Amino acid sequence: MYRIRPIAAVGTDSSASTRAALIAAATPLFASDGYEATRTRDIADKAKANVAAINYHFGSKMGLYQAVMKAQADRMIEEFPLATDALSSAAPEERLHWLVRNLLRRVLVTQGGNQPTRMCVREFVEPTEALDYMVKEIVSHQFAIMKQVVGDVLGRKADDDELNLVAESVISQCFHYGMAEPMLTRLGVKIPRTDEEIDALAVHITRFSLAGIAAVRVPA
Amino acid sequence: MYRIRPIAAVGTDSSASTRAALIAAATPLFASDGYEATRTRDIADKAKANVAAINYHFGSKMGLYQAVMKAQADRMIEEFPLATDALSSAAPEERLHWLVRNLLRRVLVTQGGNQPTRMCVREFVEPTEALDYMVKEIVSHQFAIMKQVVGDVLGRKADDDELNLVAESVISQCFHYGMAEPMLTRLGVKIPRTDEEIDALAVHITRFSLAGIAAVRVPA
Amino acid sequence: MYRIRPIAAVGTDSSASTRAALIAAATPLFASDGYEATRTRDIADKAKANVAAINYHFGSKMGLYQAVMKAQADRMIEEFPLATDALSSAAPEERLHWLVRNLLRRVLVTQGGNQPTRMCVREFVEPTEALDYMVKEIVSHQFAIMKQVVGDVLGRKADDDELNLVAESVISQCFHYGMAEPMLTRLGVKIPRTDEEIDALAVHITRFSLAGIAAVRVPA
Amino acid sequence: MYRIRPIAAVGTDSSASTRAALIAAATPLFASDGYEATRTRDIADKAKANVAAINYHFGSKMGLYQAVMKAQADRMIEEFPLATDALSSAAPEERLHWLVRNLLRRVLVTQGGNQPTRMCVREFVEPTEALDYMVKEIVSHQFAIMKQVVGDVLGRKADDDELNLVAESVISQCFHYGMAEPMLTRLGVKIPRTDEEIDALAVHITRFSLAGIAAVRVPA
DNA sequence: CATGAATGAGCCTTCATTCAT
DNA sequence: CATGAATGAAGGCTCATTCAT
Repeated sequence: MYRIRPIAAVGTDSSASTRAALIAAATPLFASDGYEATRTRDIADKAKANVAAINYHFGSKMGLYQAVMKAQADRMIEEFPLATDALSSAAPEERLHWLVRNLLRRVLVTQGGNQPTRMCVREFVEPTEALDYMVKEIVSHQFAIMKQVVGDVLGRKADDDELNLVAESVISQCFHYGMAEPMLTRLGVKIPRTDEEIDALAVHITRFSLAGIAAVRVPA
Repeated sequence: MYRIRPIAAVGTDSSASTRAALIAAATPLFASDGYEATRTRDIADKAKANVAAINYHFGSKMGLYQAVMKAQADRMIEEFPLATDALSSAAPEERLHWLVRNLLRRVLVTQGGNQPTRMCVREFVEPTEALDYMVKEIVSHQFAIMKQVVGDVLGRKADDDELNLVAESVISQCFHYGMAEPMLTRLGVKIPRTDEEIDALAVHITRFSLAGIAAVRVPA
Repeated sequence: MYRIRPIAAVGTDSSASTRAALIAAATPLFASDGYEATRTRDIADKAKANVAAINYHFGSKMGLYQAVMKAQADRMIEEFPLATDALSSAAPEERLHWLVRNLLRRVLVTQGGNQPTRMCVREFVEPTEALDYMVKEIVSHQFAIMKQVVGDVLGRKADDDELNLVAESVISQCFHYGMAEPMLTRLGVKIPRTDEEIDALAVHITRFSLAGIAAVRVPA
Repeated sequence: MYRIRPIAAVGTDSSASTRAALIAAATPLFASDGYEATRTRDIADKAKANVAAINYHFGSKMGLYQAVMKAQADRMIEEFPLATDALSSAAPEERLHWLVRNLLRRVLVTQGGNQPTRMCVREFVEPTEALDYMVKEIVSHQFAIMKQVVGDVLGRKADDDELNLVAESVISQCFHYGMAEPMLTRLGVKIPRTDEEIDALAVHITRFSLAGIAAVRVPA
C-alpha cells in the first residue's frame, strides 16, 4: 500500500547557487575591467550576495578570479576546439582553416554584450598568478595542437623553433583582433562580431597563412 | 628578387631636470607594472624627487603617464621610423621588410633591462585616457604608412577594408611578440631581444607576409 | 499684562553602536572647529572607531556632517520647540516669550562643555551642502511658526515682507549671542549659559521686542 | 642753456603695487570663501603675482589675511563712522538712527559684486588670530560709541551689563542681515542691497529699537 | 553557512611654505 | 626683489579582508 512520506526539504541550494552567481557576475566584470580595476563589492552586488561571500567561497579575490578563468578556459575548449575527430583525416589545410576559425571565435564571439574570453587574452598581456595555471593546464596543450597542424601543413621536417615561428605567425593574426581591439576600433578597423564576419576573416587569415607557410617550406 | 639587409640601432640617455628625471623614472615602472599598479611614491623615490613634484610638473599621475607615453611615442617614431626617404624609391618588398623590422624593434628592443615601448602596446589592450591621444596623434599616421606600403606590395587596386585586412595580418605578427610575451615565455617560445634575433624574426615575418600578400593579390 | 515664567530643561545621553558613537564624537568637533578644520581621524579616534567606519556608515565626511546636522536639528526641535499645544490658547505675548526663550536655549545651552547647536548656527553664516537640507526640512517650518507668533502679537494684518522684518528683529537678538560669541566674549559681554541667565536674557529680549512690535503696529 | 638730462627710471614701483594687488585680490576671496578655503595660489593668480610673493610681503597667508582685515576695518570706520561731529549735539534718537544705518551699510553694502566687510563679520563667528587684533584695535572702540549712544537714548543711569544688553539688541539686528545671509536668502527674506533698501531697513530697526529701549527705561 | 559591521593599510592629491636662481 | 621649482606634511577616501553575530 502506498504510504505518504515526507519529502526532505531540498533547501535553496544557496551555497552552490551563490558560488555560481558570483562566478557569473564576476566574469564580465573581470573581462571588461581587468583584475585590479574590478571591485569585489561590485561583483557581490551584481550577484546579490554579500561581499564576504567571495572570501568564503573562493578564499580571496584572486581565488574567484582563477575560478572564473578556469571556467572560461574550459568553455573555450569545449565550445571552440582547435581540433576535432571528424577532421582527423582531413587535409592539413582544412584543419588549419578550422583551427583559425575557432581561435578567432574564442576571441571575438560576444555573448550578451560581453566578450567572455577577453579576460584570458588579457592575461597573456598582463599576467597575474593565474597565467601559470592557464598555460600549464590549457594553453600548452592547445599550442601543441597548433604546432601539429602547422607542421602537417608545412609538410616537411622542422625543428621546434621553426614550428614556433610559423605557429605564432598564424596565432598572432587571430589574437590580434581580440587583443588590440581598442586600438583597432579607434583606427576605423571593423572588428568582426557575427559568425559570418568571423568566418570571412578566418578565410583571409587561412589563405594568407597557407601561402606564408608555403613560402617558408623552401629553406631560405 | 628582394634580399634582406640589416640596419644599425640607436641609443638614448636620460636624466637632467626633475621633470626629465620623473619621466625617466616613470617609464620603466609604467611599462612593467601598468598605470594602476605603479605607485607615485615609487616614481618619486626613484627620481629622487618629492611626490608633490609629480603633481607640480604634470598635474596628476595621469598627466605624468601621458607625458611618458608621448615621449615614448615620439622616440618610437624617431628611432624606428616605418618609412624613410632613403627607401622611397626602393622596391615595395624592401620597404615592407624595413617596416616590419622597425615595428619589431619598437616592441622588442630593450634598454637597460626595460622594454620602453611596452607601455604603448599595453595601451592597445587596456586603454586609458591616453590612447585616444596616441591614436590620433601617432598611430593613425603610422597606420597610414603601413597601408601605403602594403598596398604597394599588393600592387593592385584594393578598397580600404581589404587593405586593413592585409595590413593587420602583417602588424599582428610584429605586435604579437611584444604583447603576448608573458604567455610566449611560458610556452617556451624564445623572445628575440638582440638586434640579430630581431632581424631574423623580421626576415621570417617579411617572407611569410610577402607570400601571404601575393596569395591575396589574386581575387578569391 | 503679560508676566514671565520659567520652564524646565531636558538632557540627553549618547553612545551605543559605532554609528552613534561617530555622531556623538563628531558633534562637538564639528561644532567647535567647523567642517573643514575637523579631521576625520580625530573623530574616529574619539569614537574609538576606525577611520574607514566613517565612510562605511556615512559615505563620506560630508555624509557624517549632515547626519550630525540632522541629529542636532531634530534634537533642537524636540527639546526646544518654538510652539507647544499647551500654549496654543495663551496670549500671543506669552507665546512670544516662550519662543524667544527656547530659541535662546537652542543656541546657548551647553552640554558637557560643548554647545551642540553651534554648528547649525555656523551653517547660517558659512553654508555647506547641508544648509539647503536644513532650511527646507527644518528652518522654514520654524520660521513659519515665528512669523505666526509675531503676527499674532502684531495683531493686525501685515504682508509677508513686514512680517519678515519684525520676525528677524526678534530672531536676530536670539541668534546673536550664539553667533557672535567670540566677539562678545572679547568685548566683555557675558554670555548667558545657565538656565537662569538664559531666562533673564529671554525676559529682556521679549520685553524689548514686545515694545518694538507695538511701535511697528502703528503705520509709520 | 637748456641741457638734456637723463631722467631716472622711475621703476615699476612693483614692490608696492604687487603688495597692493595682493590685498586687492585677496579681499573678495577671503570675504566670500573664508580664510581656510581661500587658496594662496588663487590669490596670487588673481593678482598676477607669484605665489611666493605672499610670503615675501606678508610673511604668511595669515599675515596677508590680517593686512586685508586691517584695511577693511580701516575703510569701514572711515566710510561708515558710527558717530560724527556733525551730530554730536543732535538728539540721541537721531544719533541712534545714524549709527544703525551705518552699521547696516558696513555689513550690507556691495562693491563690484563683493561684500567687502563680510570677512570681518565672519571673524565674529569663526575667529582666527586676527579677531583679537580687530577687537582690541577697532571693535572695542566702536562698541563704546554704541553704548554711549544707546545710553543717551536710554536717558537714565544704567550699569554696564544693562547697557550691553540694550546695545546688543540693537547691534544684533544690524549684523543679522550680514551674518545670516545664506539662511535668509533661502528663507525668502530679501536682503537689502541698495542704499534705499538699506535706509528703509535702518528706519525699521531704529523705530523698533527706540521703542524697545523705551520699554527697558522703566525698571522691570 | 551568511551577513552587516569593522579593520588597517595605502594611495593620490592638495597646500602653504621655502629654496636657489 | 621676484620667480619657478621643490618640499613635506597631512588628509580623505578606497578596497580587500576579517570578525562577530
